[in-house]
Amino acid sequence: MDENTQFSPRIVAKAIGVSESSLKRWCDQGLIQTSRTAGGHRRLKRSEVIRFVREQNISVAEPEVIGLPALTNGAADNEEALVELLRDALVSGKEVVARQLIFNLFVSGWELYRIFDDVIGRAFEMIGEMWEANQIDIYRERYAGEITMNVLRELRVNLPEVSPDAPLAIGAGLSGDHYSLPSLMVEMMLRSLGWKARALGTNIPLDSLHTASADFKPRLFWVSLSHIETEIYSQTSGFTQRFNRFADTLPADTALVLGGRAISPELRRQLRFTVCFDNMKQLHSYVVNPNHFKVADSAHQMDNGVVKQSPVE
Amino acid sequence: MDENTQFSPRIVAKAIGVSESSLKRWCDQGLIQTSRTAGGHRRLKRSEVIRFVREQNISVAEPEVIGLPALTNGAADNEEALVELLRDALVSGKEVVARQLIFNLFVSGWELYRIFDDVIGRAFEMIGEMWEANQIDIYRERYAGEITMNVLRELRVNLPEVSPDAPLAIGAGLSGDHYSLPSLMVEMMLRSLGWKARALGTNIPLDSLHTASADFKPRLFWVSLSHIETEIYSQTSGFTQRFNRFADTLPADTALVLGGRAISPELRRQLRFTVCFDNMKQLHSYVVNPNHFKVADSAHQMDNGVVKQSPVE
DNA sequence: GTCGACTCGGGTAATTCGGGTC
DNA sequence: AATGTCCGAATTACCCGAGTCG
Repeated sequence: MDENTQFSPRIVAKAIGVSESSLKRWCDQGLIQTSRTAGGHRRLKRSEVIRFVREQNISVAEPEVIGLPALTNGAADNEEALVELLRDALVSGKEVVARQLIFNLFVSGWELYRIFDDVIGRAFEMIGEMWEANQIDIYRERYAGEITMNVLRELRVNLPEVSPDAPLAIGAGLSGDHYSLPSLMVEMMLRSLGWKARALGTNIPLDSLHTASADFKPRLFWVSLSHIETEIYSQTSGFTQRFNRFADTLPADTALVLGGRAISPELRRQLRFTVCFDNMKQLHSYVVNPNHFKVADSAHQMDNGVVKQSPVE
Repeated sequence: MDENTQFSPRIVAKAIGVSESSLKRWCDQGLIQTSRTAGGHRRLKRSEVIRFVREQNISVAEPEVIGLPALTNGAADNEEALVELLRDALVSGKEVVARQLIFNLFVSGWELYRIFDDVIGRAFEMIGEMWEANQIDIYRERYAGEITMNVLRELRVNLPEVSPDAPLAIGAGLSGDHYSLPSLMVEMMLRSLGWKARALGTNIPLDSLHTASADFKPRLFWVSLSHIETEIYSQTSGFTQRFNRFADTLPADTALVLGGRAISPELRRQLRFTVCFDNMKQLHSYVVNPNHFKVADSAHQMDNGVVKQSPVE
């Protein structure tokens, strides 16, 4: 958050939503203090930019948060600092700051899986640790999740539209799982990769997922397993058995994709699926190049006795 | 796009179908909050435009030019037809239609409590009945909820900004309650009435709500009770007892507002609160005129032995 | 030193300003 | 009283060949 970090006119113009020429004109008029490189390129100090926008726009939210995508570029050499900024924004309930940070990454061209894994995911790891260490109250963690949902759902609106004939993916969280953040992330990632993706929601029983599959006939069906409410499933027909029955009844051309922190190594061995991912990057890789992934995971696939067709040609 | 995008008078004039001069005059009269570029050109925020058209009962001819959902299909001449349109859009997963319907109501000047109670609420009542009658699968109901959350969170960013010194309200859903729609609605309603309102999330234990109250010192604290997980609370120190202990430790100038379908008449008699509401309209009335409400509910208040100060002067 | 991406400066088209009038 | 149209001057947006940055 160095106040003296410098920005090029293009970056600042984009950040405050004016054309580059207008900004340059204002610089030349002396409205914004500008320094020059040896070759004559303008450089604008952050503090000057902030002063300028406040002067012309009365309602600016938080002084430290001016929409400067370059903020992230400047801090990109230190990704750790970025994560800490987000963590602090989330635990202190500063939704504006969190939105700015995440949006800036997005407009800077970060792939969604990196934003999810390396920034949001890590921030929440830290928040979880803070809670375990009794440094913060549990409502702070919940509130952080709420803010993240808000921001991501706003970001979702800004994803490029997908063509109507794009392949369809649907997904959901199972009964007892009320954690909708993972499914939202998967939906957004798939959408950014050109899929028609829809998260159906959380707390949905397996039987209903079966119906959903029949109704939508998706090429990809993801299931998020953040928490498995064991008491729902009797011992005789336990979770594994019922899940595998669901997996077996899926059409052969529907990829069943599994993820979530509730998947223990043991559970992973027992469940049947096309692919199971521990983080968004793996899912990204799989969707971008399912064949490559199939090879890498083939031993596992054969263990499970299930090899489904790839969902993408 | 994001809420910080600004529009020129020409664009806005085209959107709401008036001449550019009229719009400029309205800006100069202070009817629409306007910022200026360095060169003196007016720039209008979307939330301000929406607030203006809502207040003046202006019909938006071309919503899409300021990034609002286009009004395509046909209008429901009566409220009943409208609810059915929304219900059908929700059960068939047509998020675009649902967004269009709800946004149109909002820009047409409907109060949020009416949208929530009379349209969204009734649509979900119908959806619930359809599910009970086995006409639709449960995932349809969940998906409908997901879509509604999406739309409302988009609507949320278009609410007018509240002043920094507005009274603060926070609220949450209790442990075992994972239903975040009610809290989102309350948050939006309070915000539209000029409060700084923040939903902290769901599934938060009472002890943590106590901490939150101490941290934020809100003038109003709402608690959503959609579902009470009875097994969490042992018999000896049951839910009622623990809740009332929480209520008693709240500062006297914090209004405790209760709502949610899990509040049975019996529970209502036993719990202590400032006010308890069955629908959004009641909450709206209370916030707009808490004194009037206090009188109406005074008998009840005395039953509970609790009369708190009103949160609004 | 090469190279892709960015910026410079200036010219031009499009938009907006404020005011006067219908 | 309020809205819509017109106008010269000013502002902003877009474009592009040459030069700079990293």
